[in-house]
Amino acid sequence: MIRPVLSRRHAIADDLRHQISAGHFKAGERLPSESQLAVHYAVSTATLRSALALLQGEGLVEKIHGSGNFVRRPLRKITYIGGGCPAATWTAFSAPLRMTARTTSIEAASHHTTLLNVPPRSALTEVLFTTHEDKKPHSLAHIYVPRDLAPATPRLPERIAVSLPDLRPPLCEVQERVSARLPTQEEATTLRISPSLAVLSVTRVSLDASGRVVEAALLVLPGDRADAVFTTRLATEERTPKP
Amino acid sequence: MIRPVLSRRHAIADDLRHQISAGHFKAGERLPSESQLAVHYAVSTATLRSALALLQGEGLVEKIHGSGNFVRRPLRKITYIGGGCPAATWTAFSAPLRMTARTTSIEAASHHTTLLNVPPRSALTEVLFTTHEDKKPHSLAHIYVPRDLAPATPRLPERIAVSLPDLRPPLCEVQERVSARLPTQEEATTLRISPSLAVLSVTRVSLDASGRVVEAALLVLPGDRADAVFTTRLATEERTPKP
DNA sequence: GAGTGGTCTAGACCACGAG
DNA sequence: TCGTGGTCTAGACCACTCA
Repeated sequence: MIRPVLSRRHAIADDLRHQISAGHFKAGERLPSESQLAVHYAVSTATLRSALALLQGEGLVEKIHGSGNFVRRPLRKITYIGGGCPAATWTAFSAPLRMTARTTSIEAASHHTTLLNVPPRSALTEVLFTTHEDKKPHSLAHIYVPRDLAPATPRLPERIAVSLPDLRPPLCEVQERVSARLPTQEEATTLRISPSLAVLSVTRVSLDASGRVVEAALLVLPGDRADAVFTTRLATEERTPKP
Repeated sequence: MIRPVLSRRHAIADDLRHQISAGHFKAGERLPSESQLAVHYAVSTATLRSALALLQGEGLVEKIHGSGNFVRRPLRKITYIGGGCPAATWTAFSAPLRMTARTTSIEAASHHTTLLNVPPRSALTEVLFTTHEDKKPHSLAHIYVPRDLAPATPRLPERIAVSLPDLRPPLCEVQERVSARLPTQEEATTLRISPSLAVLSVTRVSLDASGRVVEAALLVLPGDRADAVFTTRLATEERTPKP
């Protein structure tokens, strides 16, 4: 843990971090412009921008092109609850979130066939979810369901993810694959996050008792505000159960 | 998905990406120096470096200070198996990995007390794991166990994570919290990854039947080669009605 | 010591956002 | 239109690696 000399940009980032946490710059407030800050710290704009890039990566500062750099509001924590309980999955989000859904009918492309284990070009229903808090995007979800399992209504209610379990055979197994990566450019703009802010990517595949894939979900959660939690209760039947 | 004009650095990154995937630059090979590439693409070194930064973030290129930029070998995939089966957790790693462990005795600091639910300054055993493939670091793990549950031997065998379950009361519940973030500077240097490559951070807490925390593990896995998989089998006899 | 990447400068011009 | 951030230049000097 050796930090013998601090590079300029780290020193500046540290100073801004402290000023933010000390309240000299308040949440939602605009920082001085990059050129002003560059003058203040007596560095070039390029150096100052690389310092701000560090704070962006930490999710402390949000850049808006043409407007300025803003201190982010304290983040409302999102917790994704794993383990295949669809009702609980989203209720863990802190309450006043808006959710929008857009439903389209598609034919299975190659990555769908491997994910859902369906023939190529078979009929799928795709639902694109976005959750918002105060008009700010919070998370993204692509959900794919075989067409015969999804209601035929062209516009599904927003509660599709919750209502679906009632319409199909009971789920038997849920597999969730979690990875960390940087967002694609599309995801970064949709979620309004920095391209250097890591996202949590969850690929969830749900199987019914016959082993058929009844739903595949691709979720993208910004890493600065989202965790995924998986709780496993282990069968203790091998040992003598307690009274 | 609008990409009307490609910025220079994106165009250069795309070109290098294609050259790498086409085999013009082979795995493990050194790229031309940054100044040579800058001349070749007729851009300044700063612009060229920002192009390389994109490839680093994708894990395609590894920079080594003083040596050059290297095409990464195709990555051996690491899969972290969740769900609290400690034996399976690490056997899922592809075979020929070396694992080193360093054991120390510490007193619980504030973040340990909340994690392990133990009194401040209580005795803990800390194990620092690193896994290697060909001398290259692969993953990091900090494991904390209450001292009275860990064998008193000052130097534990490497198999501590596997052997521990046999020595203590059977596990009852495992909670795993997964998040995505950029690595700390320390993690980046230890894992020899770019500071802009996202890591998967897993905090695993294991409880025994009495609810006592018998182990807390903090795992750090590079996002370009590691996934975490959680498989849940749902009890089909129980159709939980929704509130 | 030669060559590499790491940091930084002092500008320039372009693209976006709001009034 | 004007101020903002986005991109880029053509250098400079420092730190690291390796022969």
